[in-house]
Formats: sequence, C-alpha cells, structure tokens
Amino acid sequence: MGKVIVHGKVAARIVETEAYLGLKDRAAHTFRGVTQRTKVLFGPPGHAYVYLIYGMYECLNFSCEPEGSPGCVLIRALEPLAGIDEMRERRGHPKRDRDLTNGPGKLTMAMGITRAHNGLDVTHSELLVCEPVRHQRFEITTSTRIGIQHNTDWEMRFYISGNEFVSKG
DNA sequence: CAATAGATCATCT
DNA sequence: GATGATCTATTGC
Repeated sequence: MGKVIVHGKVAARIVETEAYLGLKDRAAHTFRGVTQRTKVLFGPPGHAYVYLIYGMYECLNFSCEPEGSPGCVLIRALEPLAGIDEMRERRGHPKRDRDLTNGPGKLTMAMGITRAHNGLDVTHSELLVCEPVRHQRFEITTSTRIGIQHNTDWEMRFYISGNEFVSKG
C-alpha cells in the first residue's frame, strides 16, 4: 500500500488491495494447485500475475510469498500520479478522473498493462513497483473482499481511508 | 443513486 | 461446456 507502479510514462500509487492465500483460500486461483495459468504465483515473490477475467478485462496481481507458496495480492485501485493524459486516452476519456483507475479492470487499461506483462519481475523490468518519492501519511481500512463466491467473510481487502480513487465495492 | 442486463473468452472440468 | 478476483449502459426512482 502507498507504493508506486510505473509503466512507461505512466505512474500511479497503490490505494486498494486484496490478499489471496494460496492453498488455504478457496477464493484464490491457486487453491487447486499449479496450473498453466497460475504457475507464476508458485514462483518467487515480486512478480506480476496478469489474467483475463470475464472475457474482456485484465487484473493485476503481485506474487508475495517464497517460491512454492502461492500467496498473492490483487491490485484493485490506483491514484494516478503521472501520464494522466495517456490514461484518459486509453480509458476513452471518462468524465471524472477517478474513473481512470478505481477498479481492477480499469487500472490495467489505464496503465496499459496486459497479459504480455504476466511473469515479469517488478523490480527489474518495464513494469516496476517503487517506493514513492514523497511519502504521505495514511490510514488503512479493512473490509471483506469483492466479487468472489468463497470465504466472503474474510476481511482481506485493504484501502487507504478516505481516498477518492478507491473502488466502490 | 440503486438495480439489472449484457458483453465475451481463456481456463479448467 | 460452464464459469468468473469486471465494467458499462440503461432503466427506474
């Protein structure tokens, strides 16, 4: 939370995430073990997992646990920092800037992230996760996760309290 | 503002 | 062959 994702001229701050607990979590893609799609999550931490959902949107995750342990974090919302015109272009010029990145499918579109970025090391590639240049103080609110059918009572959604770019849910 | 319908396809059974 | 970690447009207050 609060870190910055950079892709080309576009950068944005992470303001909303959800955790998925590998083998213990029925809602996680990795619950049933390794498959062609989820194998990157069984690899080392700090790698991007990008997949297609509902036939038309991409979602961005980062692997978080050591090799062999498939825990990951879904990025649900970002606060645009740089390259905002480019984001507006890719999103089809929405009325409000908050609609650029306030959802997992929207932010990948705004950032230009696709399945081509699946498996990249986000410390050494065209897709980077960095410390922010200016740290801002923030508080984190937790809630249940969104859009899933299992473990719906687990409070594993986290967002920056009061941030305008957090998704509706 | 809230509820609903429809788009659309890679992945897994 | 069914499904899903979503979004948009449209309808009805």
